[in-house]
Amino acid sequence: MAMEAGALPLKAGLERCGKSCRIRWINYLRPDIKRGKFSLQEEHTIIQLHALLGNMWSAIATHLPKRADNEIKNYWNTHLKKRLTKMGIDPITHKPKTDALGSAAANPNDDVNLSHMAQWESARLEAEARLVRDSKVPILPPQNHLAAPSSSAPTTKPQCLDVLKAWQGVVSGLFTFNVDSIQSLTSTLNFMENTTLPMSSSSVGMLNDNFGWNSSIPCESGDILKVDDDNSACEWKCLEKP
DNA sequence: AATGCTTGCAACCGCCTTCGG
DNA sequence: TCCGAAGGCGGTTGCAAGCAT
Repeated sequence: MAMEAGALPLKAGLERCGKSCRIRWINYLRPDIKRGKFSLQEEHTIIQLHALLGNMWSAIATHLPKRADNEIKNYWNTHLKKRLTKMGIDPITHKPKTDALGSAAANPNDDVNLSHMAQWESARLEAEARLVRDSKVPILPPQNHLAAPSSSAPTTKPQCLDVLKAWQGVVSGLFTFNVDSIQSLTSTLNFMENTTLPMSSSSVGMLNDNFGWNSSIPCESGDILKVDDDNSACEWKCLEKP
């Protein structure tokens, strides 16, 4: 791939600019590209990553190695966005639309629920900003902020987590805790420090129903990610598979 | 059969970043 | 350090195909 993009169209006899050729290659001609219908697993992954990363299609595409970011973007805009809307979920914020909560309108906890959602969204946005900031380095399991920093120490644990799994752990770990205990739960993730994320049981149910999030996340290496709550910190561990 | 509308997707556009001279 | 070219990315558009009337 040493050929300049500008020279390629000339050599190929094309009336396209190099940039256009590059896009065509990346999105369509690349031999390792997977085309056709998205699997349920892929849809699931896209939805979760979109909730985490927003419209960062290239970042999302890195978790679906055989899919082009453009294709994912198109699929989101033409299929998944509509589906979420139909489910009563705002495809931008991934929060339930107000009218979707209408059935619980008489519930006195509604204000609390909305407040919780706002907190959740705030934390998500912070996470996005942090991810963008740290995008140059591998995303590792969050460290306990009470532990001494070990930036120079080599990582001995297998790098079994990617951003999706890490985030799944945060979300599902929170959602599957007893609601009362969640009140005091604080993540050790820097972006979530001092941010409590209480969720109503109805929200938990809705999200789990829609996305199938669980508290134990199997890692690619076979390890399991678990979230612990010691009332002051949420510790992440990559446990050896039993 | 003709027309208009909807859908899906490839390609383009514009902006920002990176790279090399 | 500056500057132009190229790369990278997300948003948007254009158009062909399918569908409804």
